[in-house]
Amino acid sequence: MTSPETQILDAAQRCRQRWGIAKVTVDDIVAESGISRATIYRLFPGGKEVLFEALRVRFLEEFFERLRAEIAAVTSLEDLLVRAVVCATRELRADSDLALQLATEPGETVSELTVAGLPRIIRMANTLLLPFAAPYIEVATARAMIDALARLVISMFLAPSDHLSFDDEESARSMIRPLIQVFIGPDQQISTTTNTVFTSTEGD
Amino acid sequence: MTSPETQILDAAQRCRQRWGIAKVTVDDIVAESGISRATIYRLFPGGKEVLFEALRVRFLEEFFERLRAEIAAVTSLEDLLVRAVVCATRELRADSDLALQLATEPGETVSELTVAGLPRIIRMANTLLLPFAAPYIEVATARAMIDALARLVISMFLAPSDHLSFDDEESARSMIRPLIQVFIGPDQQISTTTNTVFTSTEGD
DNA sequence: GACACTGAGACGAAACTCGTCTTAATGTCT
DNA sequence: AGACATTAAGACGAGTTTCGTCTCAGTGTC
Repeated sequence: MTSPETQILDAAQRCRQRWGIAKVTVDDIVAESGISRATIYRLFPGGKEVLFEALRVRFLEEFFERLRAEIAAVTSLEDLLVRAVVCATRELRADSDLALQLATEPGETVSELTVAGLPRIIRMANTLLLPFAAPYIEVATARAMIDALARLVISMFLAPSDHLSFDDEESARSMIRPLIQVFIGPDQQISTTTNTVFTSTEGD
Repeated sequence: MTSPETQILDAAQRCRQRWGIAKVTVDDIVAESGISRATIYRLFPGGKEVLFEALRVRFLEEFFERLRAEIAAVTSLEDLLVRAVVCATRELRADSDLALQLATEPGETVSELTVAGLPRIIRMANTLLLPFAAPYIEVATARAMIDALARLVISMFLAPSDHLSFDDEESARSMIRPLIQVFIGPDQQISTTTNTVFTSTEGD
C-alpha cells in the first residue's frame, strides 16, 4: 500500500501530463487520486502550488538517486565527472515524461530547467558529487566545476551542439579532460598517488 | 496574410496541443490567435464546440488531400487500394500532432477515430476513392470495400497487428489481393500483372 | 472509550468563462 | 468625400468553476 502522499503526487503527475500544470485543478487531482479534498489540503497546505513544488522536488530526488548509483564506484575525478555527465544526459534524453512536458509546456519546462529550477539542480548536484570529488581537488574548485558541468548538461539537453556531445563516454571525456586542466590549473598535479586522470577504465 | 478563420483554427490547434480540448477556453484562443472575442464568435457561432468541430473537419480535409495526390495516377483497383491504405497508414504514423494528442487525450482521440468520427472518415474516404474505383467494380461493392479498409487502417494504426501490416506496399498488397477476391467474388478474373482489372456487371 | 486518519461533501468567496453588446479604429468601395 | 464592412478592445451580467475551510460520519488502532 503506497502512502497517500505518493498517491497524490502520482495523480498530480498524470494530470500534468494530460493537461499541463496551468490547467490542472485540485479537483482534478481529487478525481484522479481518489483521495479526498480535505486530505490533499492537509498533506499539502497551499494546494496546487505546493503540490507541484513537491512534485519537482521528487523528480530531482529520483533523478539524482539514479545518478548516485552510477557513480558509486568511481576511482578518479575524471571518471566521476564523465560518468555523471553521461548518465545525466542519458537520463534526461530517456525521460519520456520530460519529453512530453517539453512538447506541451515548453515555456514552463525550459524555465524549470534554466531559470527557476537551476539553482536547486546545481545545489543537488553539488550535494551528491562533492563528497566524491573532495579527495581529488579543493572544495571551491569542485563546486565551480560541478556548477559549470551541470549548466552544460542542461544546456546541451535543451539544445544539442553540433560540436560537442555528452551522449557517449568518449565524447564527454574529451570535453572534460581539458576542462579539468583549466579549473585545476596547468601546474597542478592531479594525481593523488594512484588516481590519475589518465586512468584507463575497465568495464562498465 | 492568412484569413482570420485560419488564424483562429491554427491558434485553437496550438491550444489543444498544449492543454487538450477539455481545458481550452475561448479566451485562450483569443490570447493565442490575437483575434478578438467578437470576431471569433461571429466566424464560429457556437464557440469552442463549433470551432473544434471545424478543426476536425480541416484535419480530415488535409489528410484526404494528401491521399488524393498519392492515388491520382493509379491504373488498377488493386493499386488504388494498396496505395491508399499504405499512404493513409504512413500519414497517420507520421503525424506528430496526432501522436501527441493520442498521448495526452487518449480517450478523446480514440473516440474521434473509432466512434464519433468514424462515419465521417468513411464518408470522406468514399467521396475520394469512389470515382477512382468506379471503373473497376460496382459502386455498392466499392463502398463496402472502402468501408472495410478504412476501418482496418484505423484499427491497425491504433493497435498494430502481429500478423498484418499496412506499413509497406508488399504487405498491404498481400492483404488486399485476397480481399478483392472476396468482395468481387471467386468468378471474377483479376489480372495484376498488367495492372488491369476485368469485371463484369453482376446482378445482386 | 480515546485517538488519529480519512472520505464525503457543504459552504461562501473569489475567480473564471461564456455569449452578447457597444464603441472606436481601420480599410475599402463608390 | 461619404457609405459601408470588418475588426480590436473590452465592458457587462449570468452562470459556472475553483478555492480553501469546515463539519460530520466512518474506520481502524491502541
